[in-house]
Amino acid sequence: MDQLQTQPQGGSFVLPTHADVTAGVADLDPCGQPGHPDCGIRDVLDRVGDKWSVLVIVELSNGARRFRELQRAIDGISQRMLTLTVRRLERDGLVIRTVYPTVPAQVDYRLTETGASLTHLVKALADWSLVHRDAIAEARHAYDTEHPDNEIR
Amino acid sequence: MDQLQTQPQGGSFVLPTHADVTAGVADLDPCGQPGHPDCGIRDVLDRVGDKWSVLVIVELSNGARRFRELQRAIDGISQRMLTLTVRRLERDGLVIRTVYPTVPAQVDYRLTETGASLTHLVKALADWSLVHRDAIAEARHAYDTEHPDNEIR
DNA sequence: CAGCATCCGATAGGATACTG
DNA sequence: CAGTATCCTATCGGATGCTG
Repeated sequence: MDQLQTQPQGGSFVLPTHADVTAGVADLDPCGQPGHPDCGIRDVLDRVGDKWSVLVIVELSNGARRFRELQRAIDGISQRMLTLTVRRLERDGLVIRTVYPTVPAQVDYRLTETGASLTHLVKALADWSLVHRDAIAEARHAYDTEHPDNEIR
Repeated sequence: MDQLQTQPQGGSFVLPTHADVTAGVADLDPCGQPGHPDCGIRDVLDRVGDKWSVLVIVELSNGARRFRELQRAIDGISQRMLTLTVRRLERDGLVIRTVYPTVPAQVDYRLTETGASLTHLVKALADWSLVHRDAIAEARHAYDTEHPDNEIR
């Protein structure tokens, strides 16, 4: 649903003279063109990026959870969004949904192998957040002080 | 939980296999409650999560870029969104914006140290995407076949 | 319990036109 | 070139009510 490709290449590969400090990073260009929708990064980023997926994955990384357990664990998520989130994760093969024909119904969710492998990255992201949260907050404050009239949030 | 404090970006870089980046993270529960808004993860995730930030970071990881260069490199981004994205990144202290008083105006963007450190994770995410893209596409197709009436995208 | 359906406000984000 | 300013639509996401 995210198809907006217009042209294969726009002639952007100039300036390879990276005398910059980002030495450790190899050429981050897995598919020949960073911004190209079809390189597969967009798909994953969309999933990682949406508001709740990451938190669901995080919670499931600690073991299988039932619907209500997830909702209670993830503070602030509405039932609607939990349903949607968990459905999308299921569709992507990151989560397995199991329905037990009990009364009342009982459903639990657990990560697939693929989903579990994403946990590492998600947690790394969380770690990064923790490490840099202060710096970011500081930077924001400084920016806001310096640009009081700005409306960038 | 508090290691990973300093990124090993002095030359060597964790390979695509993204081994134990999260060695110290056993339970991802940085502030007592995963979904809590105040734990700081949300902020960063929102930034990583939005549609364009990651791609901008990716592009800048290859070196400083001017506005138009960025826009050309990131296929599909509108000038409005590029402006907003790059402003937010600047505000967060991930990107530095430099204006040269030439005519016409010339502005370039480059990653800060903090921004560059994020590149590692983004790279890992990109690698993950590439590794699992087929599996995900397959899972989606299977799901859609099995649930033809479903409207989850 | 585990949803689905519906309404609705908020916001992300594209298109276009104009400016220094 | 590097934006700003509008307008407008699609989607996000919360609240509520109903069902098996």
